[in-house]
Amino acid sequence: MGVTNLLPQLKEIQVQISLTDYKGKTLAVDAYGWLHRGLILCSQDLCQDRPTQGYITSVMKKIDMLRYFGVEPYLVFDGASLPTKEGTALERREKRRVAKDAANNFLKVGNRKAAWKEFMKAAGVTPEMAKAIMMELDRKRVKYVVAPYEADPQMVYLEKIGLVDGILSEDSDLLVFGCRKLITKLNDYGECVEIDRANLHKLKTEYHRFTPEQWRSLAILSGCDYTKGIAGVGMKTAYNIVLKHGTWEAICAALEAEKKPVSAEFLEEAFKANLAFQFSKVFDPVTGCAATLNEYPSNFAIDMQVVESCCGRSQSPEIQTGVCLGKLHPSTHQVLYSRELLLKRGPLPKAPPKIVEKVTASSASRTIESFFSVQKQATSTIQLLKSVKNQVDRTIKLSPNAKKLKRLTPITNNCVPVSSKFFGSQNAKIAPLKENLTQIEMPKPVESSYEKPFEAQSSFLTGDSDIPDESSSPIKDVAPGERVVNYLTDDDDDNDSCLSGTNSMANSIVDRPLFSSTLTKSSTELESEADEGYENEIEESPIKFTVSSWRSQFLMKESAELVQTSTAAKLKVERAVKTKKVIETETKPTKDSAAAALVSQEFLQPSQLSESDADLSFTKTPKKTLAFGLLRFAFTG
DNA sequence: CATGAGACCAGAT
DNA sequence: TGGTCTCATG
Repeated sequence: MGVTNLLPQLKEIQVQISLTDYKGKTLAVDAYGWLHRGLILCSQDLCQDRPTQGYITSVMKKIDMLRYFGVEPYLVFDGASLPTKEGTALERREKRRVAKDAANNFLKVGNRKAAWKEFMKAAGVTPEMAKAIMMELDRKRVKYVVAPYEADPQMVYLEKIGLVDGILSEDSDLLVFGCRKLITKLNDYGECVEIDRANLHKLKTEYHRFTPEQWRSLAILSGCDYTKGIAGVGMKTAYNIVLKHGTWEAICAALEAEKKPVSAEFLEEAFKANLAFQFSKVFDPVTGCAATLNEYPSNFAIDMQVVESCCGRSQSPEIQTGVCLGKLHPSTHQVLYSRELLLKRGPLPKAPPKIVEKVTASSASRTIESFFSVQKQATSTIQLLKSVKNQVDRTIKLSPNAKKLKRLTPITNNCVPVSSKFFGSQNAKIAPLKENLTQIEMPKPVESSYEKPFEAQSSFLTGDSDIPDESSSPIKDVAPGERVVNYLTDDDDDNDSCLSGTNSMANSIVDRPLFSSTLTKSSTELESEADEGYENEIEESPIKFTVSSWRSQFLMKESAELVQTSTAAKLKVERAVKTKKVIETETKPTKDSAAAALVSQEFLQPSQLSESDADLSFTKTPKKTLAFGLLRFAFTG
C-alpha cells in the first residue's frame, strides 16, 4: 500500500540502477513483501495445511540473487499487528476465510482455476511461515530481525543506526518514516529503481523543502496505511494544501473553512498516524533493546496508552528479545516453530497435557522455559501461556501474577546485556521513555559483572543457531546475562535436521528440553491451531481484549461532543491564532531547518517544542485541551 | 487536471 | 492478494 500515488510524484528522481551499484553494501529487505509474492506458488498447499517449500524457495532465490550481486540482505519481518490496525486485521482474516470456503466449493465442483484464484486470496503469511524462512536464513548466515510491530519503521531504524545502507521495499510509506535510500521494483535481473532523499532537490516540486512534519501531513491527507485520507483529496491536492498552509493546524483550519469533510474519526486517525510515523516501536539489534524509531522529546506528554495503541506496546525485555530474534511468536509469545516443521512432525500421540514436575529452589539459574514449566503445574500449557501473555501485555498495571513473573524470571535488566560493550551507553537511550512511563513499574537494572567477548555473542545477535554455542548445553552455573542467550539459542539445529528429512525428528522432538517444557500441547490443541490459523495470522494483535479503552476516556467522547456542538472549528481557529507566534518560530519550514532535519533524519528535535506544549498534555487537562492537543501534538510532537 | 473505479497480471509445471 | 494501467467522471 503505502502512500497512494506518492511514487509517481517522485518519478524524476527515480534512478534506474542495478544491484551491483550496492555491491559490498547491506540492504534491509521487507521480508513480508517477498513472502507475499511467494504465496502465489503454493497458496493451495498453504490453505490446506500441506507441507510446501514454495514460499521458502522463492524467498531464498531472491537472497541468492542479492548475494550474487554482492549485496548483503538484512531481512526484516513484520511482528505483531498494532492495536489500531486490529480492525483491518480482522477484516482481512474474514475475507480470507470467505475466500477459502469459496475455493473449497470450487474444488468440489471441479473448477480448479477458480479455486486457485480463491486460494490465492485466502493465503496469508503467518509467523510460522516466517520462521521457516528464518531457519533457512540461519543456515545461510543471513541477518534478520523480527520487528516488534511493523517492518517499515524497523527498517528505517536499521538505516538510521547504520546497520544497512538502504531499504529494499515497494512501500512508499518508508519515505514518510524517514528512509534515506529506498530501492524498489527489483526484478529477476537485479535491476531496480533507487529513490535517494538527497536527490529531492532535483524535483521541480518543493518536496525537498518539506519538513518531516509536512511529509507526514502529506501522507495523512492523501491516504496511507494509517488513514483513509479525505475523499476527493489525492496526492496533488494534498501537496498543494501542505505547501500552502505549512502546518497541520493551518491545514485543519483551511479544510474546515472549505467545508471539506474532516470528521472526528479522521482527526483521530491523523493524530495516531502522526505518532506512528515517529515513535513506532522498533528493536535495536546492537543493544538487544526495544527502542522507538525516534526518541520521545523530553517533554513528551501524551498518554502512553494512546501512544502504545498506535506505536506498539512495551514488552518485558526477555519477550521482546525473543520475539525479535524469531524465537517467540510475536503475538502469542509462545515458542515459534516453523510451519513446515510443525506439519512434518505430524500429530502427537494422544495424551493428556503433560504435567511437568515441580521445579524447586535454584531459581537463580532458571530459564524462561522453566518458568513456563513451573506454572504449568496448575493449568494447561496453552492456558498458561495465554495468561502469561496477557499479564505481560498489560504492563501498564502489573497484576500480582505479572509480579510473580518478574520474581520467577530474575532477568531484570531493562536491556538484555547482549554485549556489555554497548550496553552501558545505549541504555541511556530509553531514559525518556522511562520518564513517561511513570505509572509502569520498570524493572531495575542489575549490576551485572557478566562479561563475555563480543564474538561469542554473535549467535545471539544474529539468531544464527548454526554457530555452536556453549549455552546450548544444559543450564548449569550460568551468569545472569547468559540465561537469555541460553533460552534464545533454541535448537534450530534439530529443526534443521528435521527439515532435511532426518527421521529421528518425530521421535526425538518431544524429548528435547525446549519442547517438553513449552510445547506439551495435546495433539488436538495443535491441530486446531494449525487448522484455523486464527492465532497465527501475522496481523494478530497481542492485545485483542484491551480494545482501546482510552477511547471512551478521551477521543470518542470528547471529540464527538465537540464536533456535534460545532465548536470544533471555532476551537481550532482560536487555537491557531493563539499559537500563531509559536508556530511561526517553531515549525515554519525554513530552508535551514528543513535541510537539517532531512540530513540528520532526526524527525523530532526536542528543541522544536515550545514550553507551551507542556500545557497541552492529555494527562493533565484532557477535557479542554483535547481538540487542541489533537491538532497541536499531531504535528509538532 | 485529478480522482477513483475497474480490469488485468503475477511464477512455474 | 497488491500493484499497475486505463478510462470515465467531476
